[in-house]
Amino acid sequence: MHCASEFALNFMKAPKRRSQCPISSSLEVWGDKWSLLIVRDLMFNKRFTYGDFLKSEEKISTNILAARLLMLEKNDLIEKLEHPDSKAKVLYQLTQKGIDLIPVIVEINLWAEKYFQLTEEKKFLIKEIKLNKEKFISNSINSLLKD
Amino acid sequence: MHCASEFALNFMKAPKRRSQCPISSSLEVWGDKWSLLIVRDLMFNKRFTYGDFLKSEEKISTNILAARLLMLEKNDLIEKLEHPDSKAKVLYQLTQKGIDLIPVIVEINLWAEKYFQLTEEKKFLIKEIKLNKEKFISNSINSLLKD
DNA sequence: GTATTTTACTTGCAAAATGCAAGTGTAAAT
DNA sequence: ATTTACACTTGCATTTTGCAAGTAAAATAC
Repeated sequence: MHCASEFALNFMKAPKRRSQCPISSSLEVWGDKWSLLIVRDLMFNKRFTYGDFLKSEEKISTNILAARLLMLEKNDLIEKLEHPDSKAKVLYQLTQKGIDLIPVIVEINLWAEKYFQLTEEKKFLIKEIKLNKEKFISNSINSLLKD
Repeated sequence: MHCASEFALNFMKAPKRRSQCPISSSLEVWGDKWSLLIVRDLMFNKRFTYGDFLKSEEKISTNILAARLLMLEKNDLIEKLEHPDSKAKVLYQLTQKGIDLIPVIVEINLWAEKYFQLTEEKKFLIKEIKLNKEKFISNSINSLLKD
C-alpha cells in the first residue's frame, strides 16, 4: 500500500479512543449487549448469515444487527464472504482478531456457570471447557480455520 | 431467611433474562461501555470511592456512575462499606462474584495487547500476566482479599 | 461556632441509541 | 411470470446517555 494513503487510512480510522487502556479500548469495540452474541454464534453455534443471527434466542432487531455487523466488520473482527450456496446470501466469518476472542468468551462462560442457571446444552459446553481449557481453545480455533 | 420472603425476593430479583446463555446473561449485567471500567479500577487501580472512579481517564459522568454502581451492587459484583477515614465517604469493594471476573479481565488485556496501542504502564501489566498467568491471577485475588 | 470545602449523589434536559413494524431491492425457487 | 427468500433500510416511539447544574450531609478551616 502507498505510504500517504496508508497514513490517511490509519488517520481516518482512528475513532478517538477514550484512553489507551486495554479494557476501555476493547469495550469501545464490543462493549454492548449484542456484539459478543454475534461472535458467539459465529464461534460455537454454526450461524454464519444475517438470517441465522436473527434466529438466535435473544431476538436482536434487524437494524441493530445490521449496525453491529458493520461495526464488527469495520473493526476487523468479522469479514463478509460470498456464500457457496447462493448469491442472495452473505457468509460472515470471524477474522483472526475475532478468533482471538475465544479465550475471553471461554472465561465469560466459566464465570457465568458459577452465577447463572444455564441450559443443559450450555452446561455441557462448559463441562468440556473445564475438562481441558487449552485443548478446548485449540480445538475451537481449528474448527474455525479449516472451514 | 423466611421461605415466603426468600421466594418473593428471588422472584422480584429475576430481571427477565433474554435467554439462559452464559454470554447473554453476563452481558445483561456488565455488557456496557462503563461497568467493567469500574471493576478494573477496583481490581487494579486502587480506586475505591465514587470520587476515585470519577478521576479515571475515561471521564464517566456522575449520573451514569451512580446508575452503574447501583446496578453492580444489585447484581452482587460490588458492595458498599463504611470508609475507615470518614463517614462522608463510601468504600466500594468487589465481592467474590466481582473478584471472579479477574480471568475475564485478564483475557481482555491479552486480546487488547495484540490489537491496540497501549501505554507503557499497561504494557508492563500485561507483561506480568504473560510471565505467569495463573500466578498473576492468584496474586490479584490475594491482594483483593487481604485488604 | 460559622463558613467553606469535600463527598456522594440527584435532577433537568438535549442528543444519541434502541426496539418495533413496515418497506425495499435483488436473487432463487415455483 | 409470480412468489418466496434473503439482506438489509426506513420511520418513529421509547429508552439510555451525556452534560451541566444543584443538593444534602459530613469534614475541614478559621
